[in-house]
Amino acid sequence: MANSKLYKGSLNTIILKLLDEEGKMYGYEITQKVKVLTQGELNITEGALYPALHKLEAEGLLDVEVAKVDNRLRKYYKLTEQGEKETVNRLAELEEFIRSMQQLVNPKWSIS
Amino acid sequence: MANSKLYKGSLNTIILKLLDEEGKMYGYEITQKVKVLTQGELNITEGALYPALHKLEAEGLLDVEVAKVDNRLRKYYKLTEQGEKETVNRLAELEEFIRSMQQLVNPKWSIS
DNA sequence: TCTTATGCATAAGAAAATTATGTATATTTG
DNA sequence: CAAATATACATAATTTTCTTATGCATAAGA
Repeated sequence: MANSKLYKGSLNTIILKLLDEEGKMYGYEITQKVKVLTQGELNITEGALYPALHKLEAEGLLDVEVAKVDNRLRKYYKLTEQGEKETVNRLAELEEFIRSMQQLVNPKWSIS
Repeated sequence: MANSKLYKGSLNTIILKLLDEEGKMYGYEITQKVKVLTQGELNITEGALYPALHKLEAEGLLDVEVAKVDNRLRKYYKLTEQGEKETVNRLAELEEFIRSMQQLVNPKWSIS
């Protein structure tokens, strides 16, 4: 994740959440979606993304389906049943983390 | 940071912010303060904390002052002038990161 | 035609944690 | 009073997760 450097560990949760919303996505699509959603703040590098996708697949959280579009390869990923359950957990953890950070660094903020 | 596992990279910012608030703190005090503030959510491990403090000191962001209390050693850390400036930057980055995460995983949230 | 965009992948290295130790003193508890 | 827990520091080995660099290949745009 270039340009942000900090705050590792959130990439997996981001991937899971996007797949939960979109149904299925391919790698390159994820990088572009994140760029748009964060107004260019977060740039997922390929060196981070593809290994992360492979690992999530190996863990049984993602299924992959290969497609050929315009003579180019695409690997569509979608959540498995287990992946959907895990997404709920990870999002809860993330929300909890954000609350903790807010309590630590800026008690004035609040989630509403 | 045990029990949260995720979201590495925020420890330095947490340290800087706490020192900015408290004026000066020693390592063990920081671990306890974080535990209380986050209701036990974030547990800073010693293996993470002490190297981080040493590095921030080496970078010129912290000054250290050794004290002996009840025959036990304490190393009090406080922000240098440069450290105070850097704290402002890091907190801004962290806030930006949190906003990005919210846009990604839960657009319903907002910081107010 | 050359550059940029699309699309995947992996290897080398760095950064930042966890886990496991180690040392030492003070306090609490059974 | 002995043993466990709390206080207080430190570092080494390992793991996780990223960046950077590279590689291959096709499509589109300047």
